[in-house]
Amino acid sequence: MTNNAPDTLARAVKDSKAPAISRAAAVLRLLGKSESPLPLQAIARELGLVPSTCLYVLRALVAEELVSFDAETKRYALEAGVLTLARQWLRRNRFADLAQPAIDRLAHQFGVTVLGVQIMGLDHIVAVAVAQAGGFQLSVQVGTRFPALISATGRCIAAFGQYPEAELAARFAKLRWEDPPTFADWQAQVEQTRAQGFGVDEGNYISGVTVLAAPVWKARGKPSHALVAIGVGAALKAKQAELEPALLTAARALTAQMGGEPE
Amino acid sequence: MTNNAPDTLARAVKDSKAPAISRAAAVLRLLGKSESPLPLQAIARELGLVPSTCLYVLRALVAEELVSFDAETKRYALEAGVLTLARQWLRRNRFADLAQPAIDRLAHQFGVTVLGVQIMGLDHIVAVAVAQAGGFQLSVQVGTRFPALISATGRCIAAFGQYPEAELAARFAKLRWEDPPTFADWQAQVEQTRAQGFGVDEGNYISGVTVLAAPVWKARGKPSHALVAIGVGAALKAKQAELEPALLTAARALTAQMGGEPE
DNA sequence: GTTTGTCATTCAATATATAGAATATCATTC
DNA sequence: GAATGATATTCTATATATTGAATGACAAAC
Repeated sequence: MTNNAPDTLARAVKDSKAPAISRAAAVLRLLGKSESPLPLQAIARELGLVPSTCLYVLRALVAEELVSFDAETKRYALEAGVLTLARQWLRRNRFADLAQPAIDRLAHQFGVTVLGVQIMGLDHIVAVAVAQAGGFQLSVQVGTRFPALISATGRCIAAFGQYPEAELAARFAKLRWEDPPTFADWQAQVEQTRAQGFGVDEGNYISGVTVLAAPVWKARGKPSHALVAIGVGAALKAKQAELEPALLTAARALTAQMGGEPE
Repeated sequence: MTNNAPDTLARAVKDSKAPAISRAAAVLRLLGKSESPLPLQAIARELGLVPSTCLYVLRALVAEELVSFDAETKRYALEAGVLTLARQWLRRNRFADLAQPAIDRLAHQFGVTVLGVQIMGLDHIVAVAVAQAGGFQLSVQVGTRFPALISATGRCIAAFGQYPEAELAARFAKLRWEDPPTFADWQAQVEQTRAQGFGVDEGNYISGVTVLAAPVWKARGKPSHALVAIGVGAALKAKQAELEPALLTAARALTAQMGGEPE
């Protein structure tokens, strides 16, 4: 796997008037990805930073309790300060609060995992609320990121996001599916998503797993969020015909509560 | 209430080699505290930043998806990026993982709320794992911060933290309790905490609420974490004699699992 | 419809954060 | 136990982030 962090970071640093912040964010993301605490050199090398600069960034982050430093091993890791920020975000997030009861109900009623996700442009989506039914389920945690155009939510974003086709095609080409659809197939499914108001992924993203997604608007224009139901193949199939309208209805109710409207 | 954010920020900015990062962290904390999205001026004023600098900081944070910007209203708020970081922190946090089963069991068995907290020096503690029993309970969320020396955990930190008394006295003076103990009383309770290995707060922090806390070490020296049980007065009293040794045993087991040892 | 005030944003001079070399520290190897 | 290599850290000149003033945008008041 090639590492493009240095390039994207270099660009962000270049046209920012506060490059230290881009560097800090890159460090946080790197430490987040890492399986274990990292020494200065590894961080600097990975991100293409000068070690001394990287040291100053790390020291500032340690002072803010966003990064921990083990003086024994001279290694850096994420610190609990990020938790506090996340809690504050969740506390004031209207969508997460409104979506939770709805997705709890759906998860319980249909025995599937249901997510409330936030759409971050064409790049990715973030799970901001999760409900798991009992039994064997795919486990997803709040804060997890997925590529924007993957799976059922991707078809919604393509269908309702008003993006130019060239942009979609370029992004589509980079996706990793277990069982990839052709671009033509995918476009047809996007068209169907537009017609029926929700997206379906039948085992493309993960083999044997069906994903449904219905868009939610918090304003006019592109959808801001989505409700996503994830079920293991056979078990879901039986209830899919019922789940589809239930998910769509819940998403529409949320759109209304958020004060938004489609299109 | 006086606002000391500008002063502490000014100091952090001054002796840092990456002041933009201190400013960014202060902005994130301010947005986290705020009940609603804030405009540029309000942020700059509150933190004592010049508006143009503040604008550049905000733009960098927006680019990193740590802050959201509403182009309509020109207001800034926390964005979902902080969630992703928090999830990554939780994923690799040994204490949170190890503590969860233990606190779940205690919460269920004794019908109380049980927390795993991380001790951030003498300043504050952060709840990193939470277990609630059914019924009426005090609700605490992961990521919540409390002053270090307050309540039962505070007595543990004072008892086992090896801090100079002058420092403790100064910090103690600033605490807000519903029913404050005198410093002398508190010192006696700290002494008792040292003797029995766990701390008790009988309605000082919150009237009618009993809090127990037992320290956990991940290394030699000061305790790094604690297990905290929170119960509403009368209901807890009946089981307190059983809960105390159970909490202490769980904390000792965790210390062993974390590879630490009391000093 | 003009004026006034407030806010966001751009701009240009300068204080300073950063890059790269130099130094210090610490294992590891011979 | 000296030498080597790798790392963290300090130091200093310079490219640049920051500042404070100027401009632009917009709403409220008259």
